[in-house]
Amino acid sequence: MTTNSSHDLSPTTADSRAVVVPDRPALEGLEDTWSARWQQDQTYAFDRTHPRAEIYSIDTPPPTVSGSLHVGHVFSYTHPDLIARFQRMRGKEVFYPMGWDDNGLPTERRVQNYFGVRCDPSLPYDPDFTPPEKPDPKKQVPISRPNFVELCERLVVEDEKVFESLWRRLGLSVDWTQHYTTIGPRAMTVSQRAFLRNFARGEAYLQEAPTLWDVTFQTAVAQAELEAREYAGHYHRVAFHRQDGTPLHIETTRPELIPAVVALIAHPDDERYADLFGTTVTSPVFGVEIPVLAHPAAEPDKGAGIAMCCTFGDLTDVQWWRELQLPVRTVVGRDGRLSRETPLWLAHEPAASAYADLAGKTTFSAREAMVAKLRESGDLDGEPSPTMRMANFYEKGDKPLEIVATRQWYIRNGGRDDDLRAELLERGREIEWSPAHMRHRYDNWVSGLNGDWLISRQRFFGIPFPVWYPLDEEGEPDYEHPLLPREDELPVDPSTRAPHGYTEDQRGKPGGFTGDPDVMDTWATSSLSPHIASGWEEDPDLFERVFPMDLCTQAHDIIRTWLFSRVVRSHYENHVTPWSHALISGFVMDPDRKKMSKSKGNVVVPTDILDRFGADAVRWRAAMSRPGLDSPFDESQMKVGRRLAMKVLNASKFVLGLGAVDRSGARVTEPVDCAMLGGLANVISAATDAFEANDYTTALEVTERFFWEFCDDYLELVKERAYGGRGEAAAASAKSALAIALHVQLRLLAPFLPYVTEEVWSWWQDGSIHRQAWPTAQDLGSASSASPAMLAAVADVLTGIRGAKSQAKVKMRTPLSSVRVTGPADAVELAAQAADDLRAAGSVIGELSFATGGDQIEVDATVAPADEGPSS
RNA sequence: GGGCGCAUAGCUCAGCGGUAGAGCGCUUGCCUUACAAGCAAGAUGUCGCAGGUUCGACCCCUGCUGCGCCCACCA
Repeated sequence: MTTNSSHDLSPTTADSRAVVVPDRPALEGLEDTWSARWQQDQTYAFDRTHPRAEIYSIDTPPPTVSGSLHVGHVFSYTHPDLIARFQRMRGKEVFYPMGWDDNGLPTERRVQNYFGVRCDPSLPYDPDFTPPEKPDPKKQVPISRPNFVELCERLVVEDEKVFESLWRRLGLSVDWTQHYTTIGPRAMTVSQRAFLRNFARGEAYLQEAPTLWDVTFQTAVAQAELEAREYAGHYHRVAFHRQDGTPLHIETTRPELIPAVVALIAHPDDERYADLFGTTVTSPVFGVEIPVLAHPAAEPDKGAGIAMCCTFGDLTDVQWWRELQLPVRTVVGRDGRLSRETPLWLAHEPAASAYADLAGKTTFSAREAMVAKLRESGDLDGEPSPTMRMANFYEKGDKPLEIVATRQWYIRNGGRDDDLRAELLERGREIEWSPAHMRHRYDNWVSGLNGDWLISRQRFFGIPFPVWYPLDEEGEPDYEHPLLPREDELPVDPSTRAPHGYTEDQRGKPGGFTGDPDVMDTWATSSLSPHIASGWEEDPDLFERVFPMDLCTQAHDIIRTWLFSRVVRSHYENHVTPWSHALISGFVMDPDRKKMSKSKGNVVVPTDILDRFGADAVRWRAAMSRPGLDSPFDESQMKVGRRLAMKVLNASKFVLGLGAVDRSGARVTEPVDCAMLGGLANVISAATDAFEANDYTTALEVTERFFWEFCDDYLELVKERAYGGRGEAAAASAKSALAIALHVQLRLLAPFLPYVTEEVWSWWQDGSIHRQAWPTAQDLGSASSASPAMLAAVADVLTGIRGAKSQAKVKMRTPLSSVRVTGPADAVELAAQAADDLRAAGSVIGELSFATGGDQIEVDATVAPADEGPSS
């Protein structure tokens, strides 16, 4: 824990410690020095002895460690840190853990590429396996599932080191002792426990149903992972045959599914087909008898107005199949190929031999073969015409999803239950969103759900379902009576452990058992991040103190996934929202306002900008992007942040070099000094209000604006006096005001520029600035109530004097033989009170007069002839 | 098709029912003992378009146009 010996809020006390200011302060090296120091001193360690009311807890997305970070992540992860640092200084004990999402498909893919292997679950474990020295992406070595998982675990450890060092360098004030992963034993236990409870309460269930299926990864995927993309295809006008032999044309983009047709469907009001409803037609090539049915979801103006319903071509087919109680005729398998065996309903000739030419083919080749057959039989009317349509893709995949009937685990999410949906919408209203309109995304998503949340995946590196199934005498699993572990036995891996009442040698045998082979999707685990981080059921004392959390921060793209799924889990388990506030950040776009993505090659690498501009500058830029707004990446803005950091170094050096360390407010007597502090009081108030509302950008803007004016006007105005040019009392007033202003402004800037403010703080203060109290008006003494108007009037005069010199194209220290100030009476009167400071700052050697006139301050200055200047 | 957001200086963005703002960029000047990675001064606008409310609209209301995002959309 950092010592807080200088944590002294009394404005009347001087600091006795020696002031050590470097001759040439620089930003280089600050990140290494201070990030190491923060780590060593445990500056951001969470002290769990505080009661809930004094704690501020933050849920931040666990980044996918097998992915790559771009500048957008850096910005987005800076935002919670700004809030964390503010709240910490406000006196809250901040619980700010970081997690790594190392679970799931992204890691599997990275391991495959990195080591040149692929998982083959049928292989036995090889304890001596070593990955190939030179991975050959075309010849991936098949390895067992346990070997594969070992490699995953090995690689994520390396990846996590890289991520942690980047976050440390960015200055995130995370308590790294609280970190978690989504594959580790803690996450596994929490995921399995939550699942068991969901199952016990009927919130999770196992069901065989048509499922969106990715043929590349051979896994089911959830609605939230879909992406609609344009996909090129062809309309084929195909003839079915009425009983009298006349053709009935339909249009399809997927002729290879003709063997899977279960009905033709038209709209009930469509007169063209009215006389066909209730009759049957036969399918081309296969001659299968197909009913013609009516359903309102058929669109008369789409294609021929009559559609072929297959099991399953799209989600509308699923709807028809369900609502019209049609049979299942599956031809496309999990591998994306047409079944190698001839389906029962095609067992007769000539269907069987026709199907034989399609069997085992990919949908793409089967389509070509089917089109050839249709041409041959004369059932293809005209040529296929090209079309672009939208098709559903798995967001990580590159082939359109198929729909395959499979057995999967689901968690109810309101997609099939209006009451639950309403409850979850209500939870959305309980959250305070920044910006407020982001709640519409949540509402929009929850309202549009069309099914429950599919959480099982047919993959390898994930958290297993803690479930076994008994096998009957034929060796068939009894899915109705799953075998479950006790909570105190978690985590369990059903593939290596036997359920209660069974022994391992009964695995897979009739009368024995089998383990559920699937793993949970990564969102099923990350949906519990508040629980994992907060020690749910493992550390009730901690959980009590930090949950529900105060803040969730994330970008808008994962509202439908991460945000929503956490609300679902917390709703079931704790009957609350997992946090009171959601702070949604925007994206960093490339300069052409396109989304940055690896495939477009427009990604800005974070280490590169950190190297070139420094963490403070990058953080400054992140703070300038307001919640919810996308902003284009522009390097020139990074320079502005760097300039501010440099200015903090130099201005601080100057102030401390004047010997301004005595912060006793009683010595601040000069009106212009009081006015400066009065202005600062307004800044403290505005910055605090903005931060309280999570509006870090406004907090930065008001602070930064004041700081530049402080440097450009106030410092210039009082430096001669502070040097002692007008006696000790006048100098003391300036120096006390400077000391107070520096002390306060560094703290106001500390959340944004943690490195440079810490560096400067160390020049004359003990302890970390990041453990100091957030400034209040009390720091300013009695001057806090002074009006800032006087400094504004004086600054106008100073600007006028500089303008005269600038127009005369002379040096700024060129003496003026006369200066005449005119303006509104009140402003002129205020400015006149600082006549001596103005005289010094403007090198006025002759007359300085003030007169009322006009509606703004005007300065008429005469440059002294060269020989009138000071000779030395 | 449904929802949401945005439109203000060359660029990035604040802003407010009462005379249009900042930073960057640009122009001009200045080696000023905190800072040349600096300082100073200066120029720059039909506040997207059209109506309405109001004494007064960049701001509030309505409509339109353009841009972006989310969702839906595989016959």
